[in-house]
Amino acid sequence: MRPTVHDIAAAAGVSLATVDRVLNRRPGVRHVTREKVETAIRQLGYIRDVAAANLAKGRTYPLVFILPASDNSFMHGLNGEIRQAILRSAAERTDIRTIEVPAFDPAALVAMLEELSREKPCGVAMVATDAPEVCATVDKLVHAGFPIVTLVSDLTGSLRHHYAGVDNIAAGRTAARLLGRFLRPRKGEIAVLAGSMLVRDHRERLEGFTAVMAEEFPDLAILPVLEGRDDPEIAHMLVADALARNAGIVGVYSLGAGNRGLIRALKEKAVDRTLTVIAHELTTHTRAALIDNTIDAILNQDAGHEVRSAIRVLKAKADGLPVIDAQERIRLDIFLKDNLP
Amino acid sequence: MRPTVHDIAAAAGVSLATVDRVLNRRPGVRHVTREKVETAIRQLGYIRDVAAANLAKGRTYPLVFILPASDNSFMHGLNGEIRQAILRSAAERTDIRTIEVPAFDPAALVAMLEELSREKPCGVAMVATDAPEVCATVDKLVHAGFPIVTLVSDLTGSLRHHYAGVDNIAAGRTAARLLGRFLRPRKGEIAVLAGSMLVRDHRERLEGFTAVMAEEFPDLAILPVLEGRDDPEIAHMLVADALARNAGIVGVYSLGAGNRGLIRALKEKAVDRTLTVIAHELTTHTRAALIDNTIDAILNQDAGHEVRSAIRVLKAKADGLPVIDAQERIRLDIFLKDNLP
DNA sequence: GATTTTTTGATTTACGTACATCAGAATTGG
DNA sequence: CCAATTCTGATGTACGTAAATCAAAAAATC
Repeated sequence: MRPTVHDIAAAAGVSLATVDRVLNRRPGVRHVTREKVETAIRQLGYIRDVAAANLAKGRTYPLVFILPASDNSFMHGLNGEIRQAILRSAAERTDIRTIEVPAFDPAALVAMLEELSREKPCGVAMVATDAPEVCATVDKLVHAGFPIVTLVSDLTGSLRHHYAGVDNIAAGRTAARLLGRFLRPRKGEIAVLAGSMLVRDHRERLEGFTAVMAEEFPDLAILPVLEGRDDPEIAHMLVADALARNAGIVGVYSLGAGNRGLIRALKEKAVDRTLTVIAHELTTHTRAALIDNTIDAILNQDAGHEVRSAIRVLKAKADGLPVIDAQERIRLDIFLKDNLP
Repeated sequence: MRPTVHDIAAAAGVSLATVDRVLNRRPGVRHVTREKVETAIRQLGYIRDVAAANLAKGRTYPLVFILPASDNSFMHGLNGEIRQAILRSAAERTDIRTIEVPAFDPAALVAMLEELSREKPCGVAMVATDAPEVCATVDKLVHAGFPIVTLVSDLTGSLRHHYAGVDNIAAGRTAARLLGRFLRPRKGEIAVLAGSMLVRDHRERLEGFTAVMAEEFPDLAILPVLEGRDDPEIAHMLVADALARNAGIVGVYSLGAGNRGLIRALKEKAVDRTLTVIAHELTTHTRAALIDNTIDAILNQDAGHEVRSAIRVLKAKADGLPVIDAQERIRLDIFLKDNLP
């Protein structure tokens, strides 16, 4: 049988109350006594029963998700996954709230974080906007004891406890290798459609993509990046225009959202050409396009996994428990038409 | 605040004892009274606090993992992951045991299942050997109320509650498309190295592979399957021999274990040739081969995820709780050298 | 040595559920 | 209507921990 607090008390020759004081870091225990108790804990291999403790404490985990107010499929999906998590919150003792802040607006994000720090959530998950002031605020909150995880987009250099998202540089590199290998031995030009170069994840994908393209596929030239602002209409216009004026395009890498517009442009302008296309994020549109061969591969991050992972990590951090790193690693999904879920 | 059994009792106008009898399906409650209680439960949205219930019951989850006694990297890895899970068992109230049975031996597996059914584990996870008698035994146990999940290799047509493994047909199809696209427009022959055609997962991978090859890449011919029995030595011999006598081989698909031998053969015999190689299972050997370009892509199933998923599902089934399907779906990982973990 | 302060012990209640017991009520059969 | 049976209520204990209270002991201060 697992040892309990009673066993510790008996083994250390102290009372239950003293064990409790040691376990919960309450004052009023002499140093030597504390050591006696800690020795007993180690010797018996005592592990606190978190379920019983939470029951006794009546603990709940008030968590906050901060999301950008962007209107694209991915963010909608993310929101949906959070709503699913809220439905499970009764069973998981969580109390989840989402807050929207203007996208790409560091000041608004900082203000929201400051405001949140006054009420005391036991954890914050945020889609980070990459700016020094955000970083500074996050560091401040972490020092003050708030568990914070970044979601989808990281805040490198900050002290956030965890990042629940994919490695975007690796994603870009993978896209490049897939596209390069699929196209070989053809020569030609590659169109890249991004949302905005102001967003860290897009910048990182592009960085990884261009690096591998340059190293390994010199026969393929990357055209200037088209910034579609994650908007289907703009994406459509930009891609249609690029295809119309440049007959040398053999491949397309879409590293942001707004793929609906991309797909429309491909179907209008590229019927007779054999373009190889790689896009990010599995949505109903990209899925259909993958199946009808308009798109050749989709790179995806599973929003559901990201949300569940963020919650698990925040709860663990709040309780001071370890996390299983391998479990919390968000993998880059590569979908061909054959392995769609 | 969440409603408790007390609230239910008050709302239904009955005593705590009666609510308890309803909740735990104990006898001694008239039909009308039972309905009153169930209505109250629904109206208040009562959800049983599983943590408190488990505490009161002193519940633990005795789980059994049945594994084939095969000596390959993948099974070693799987075993390691189970050991990791055993280390966590104190915190998760599990009591996990592994049992080895001779590989590919339906009779032994059936005997073990029969034996297990006498002691009463609250769940069984098994790497299934695909045979009618195994299927029948599993169905019998499921009917008797044992939660059973298959691990890595499924038992289609059986009543097992869940399969914690990848879709192997999809895996084979994906391998074919990757290989086909990487090789295009070359023509030539494809060598396929399998473990044994007696194992369902290998058969399924081959089935998916040949299907897509035939449909989409008619310029690539599949050579007769080499059965390496998941043994590095045999694999080495078979592949070395095939490469030596057939200069038309342009690609290799290794769908089983024993990749150490394959890699050695490739390095010896194919230095001057540009072979495209796709293999299954990420191990130290395949990882190194991917990095040094001996292998072009690795398809993988994450044993850690499979084990953790099996445990979650078994616990949920034992408690009659729902599982999050999307969370428990084991994905096919595709690794290029750029997205290695 | 008396007083104050700090440390410790003993005890109790609580969290939400499970489970057992026993008495009393309602229902059924004769 | 009485007896036998089937329900239901009331109550208590338990699970492992948290947290509070108050008394007692030990240590530190003067």
